[in-house]
Amino acid sequence: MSNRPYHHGHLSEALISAGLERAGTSGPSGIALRDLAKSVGVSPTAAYRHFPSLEHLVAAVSQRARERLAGSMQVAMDAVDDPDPAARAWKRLLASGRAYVDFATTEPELFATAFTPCNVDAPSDDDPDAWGLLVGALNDLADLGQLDPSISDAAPVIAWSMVHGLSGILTGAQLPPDVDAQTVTGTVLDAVKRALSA
Amino acid sequence: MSNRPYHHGHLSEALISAGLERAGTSGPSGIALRDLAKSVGVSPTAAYRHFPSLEHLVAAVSQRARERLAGSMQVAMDAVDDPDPAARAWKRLLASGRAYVDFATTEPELFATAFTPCNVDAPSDDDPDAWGLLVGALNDLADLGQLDPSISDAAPVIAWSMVHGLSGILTGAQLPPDVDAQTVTGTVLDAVKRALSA
DNA sequence: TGTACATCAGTGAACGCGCGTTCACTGATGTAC
DNA sequence: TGTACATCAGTGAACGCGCGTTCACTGATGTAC
Repeated sequence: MSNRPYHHGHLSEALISAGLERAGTSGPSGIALRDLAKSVGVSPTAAYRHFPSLEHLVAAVSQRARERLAGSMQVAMDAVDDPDPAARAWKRLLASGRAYVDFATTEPELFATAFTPCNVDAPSDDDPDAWGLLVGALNDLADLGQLDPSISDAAPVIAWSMVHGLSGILTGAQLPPDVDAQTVTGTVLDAVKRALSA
Repeated sequence: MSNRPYHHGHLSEALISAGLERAGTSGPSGIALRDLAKSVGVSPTAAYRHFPSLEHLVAAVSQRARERLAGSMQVAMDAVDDPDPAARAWKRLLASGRAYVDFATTEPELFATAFTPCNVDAPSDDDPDAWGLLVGALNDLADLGQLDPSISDAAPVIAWSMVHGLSGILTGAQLPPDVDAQTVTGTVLDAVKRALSA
């Protein structure tokens, strides 16, 4: 009941969410164990009760960032409404793609965190999982006969490459400044449809 | 003439290439001014005669990495030979794309270095320049009437997104392990052609 | 042709910093009897 | 129902490290007269 109980209670969770916040401004390399412990109000050693090393903590934060990304895709897909099944399936795919790119451009550091290389695996599968959402959307299209059958196996890689690549380009700011992100996103999404359509 | 002349002679160049080497194994965050100075056999302070700060040195190394990438694209394009102009133009585009992905997978840390975010600009334009090569190859195709005119402005972004995205995916090792990099690269390059063709 | 001198390109020591990790320890919790 | 005790989740101090950067300085170079 005191202001500072000896046992934190949810330290693991607190460290991860503090890490996510830090990563959102400073990127994956901004995640520092001592810094996070301090911001949570705990000694650095305490973190080792929950993560064997910094690397595991980073992996957990990275997973959380990916889940955020996937969550925003999910929301965008759920918002799609169209009576025509084929049109609806396409809209859902493209909505998820746009959400992906939007996430990358509005939260570039979190996007980088989501895909920072990790030597350790997350203890659980991502939930929600971006790849799974994408495959699901493409399966729906395939079931409706909307996809070119000759490339349907490769459809996820093709679609993901395009949105992931555009995200990287927009994030890296390597693009000439006279192009508008929203416009170019629309163009690329059109190209996705074009590349996959039956 | 002594073993260790007081003046190094090409310190700037030496630091950049030492940085490139370090980046090739440890990535962009492995570039450390003190470490590079030591490996070149010079005091840390000496580096400041050539670069105002670490950030500028990193920017120079990053540019060098991008030029390496562009160089391998150039080589691949130059190796293409086909009597038919249209076939040749397509082959050049796809060769550059394959070189891009190959560079990323064989030198993932250098690839990451090439696109690491920099707050300072490189003092000169990249030479060779990957974006310029891509635009050139697409212009050749456009001149031959090979490109869908309705998207020709966006063709560079579409093509670059696909190869850049695939590179990121293969580099991040996020892909299920049952897919072969070479095969999937071919599939994605086919999709590029499909997305752009007239 | 020689020489004074400005300029350039280095040295070496020191600054304060935050980092990940380990150690021996202690306060709190919960469970078996 | 009370209590001994194992376990869990923290503390606080210390470790050695490499980092970027700055300081006052010196050795080498080249140019004007």
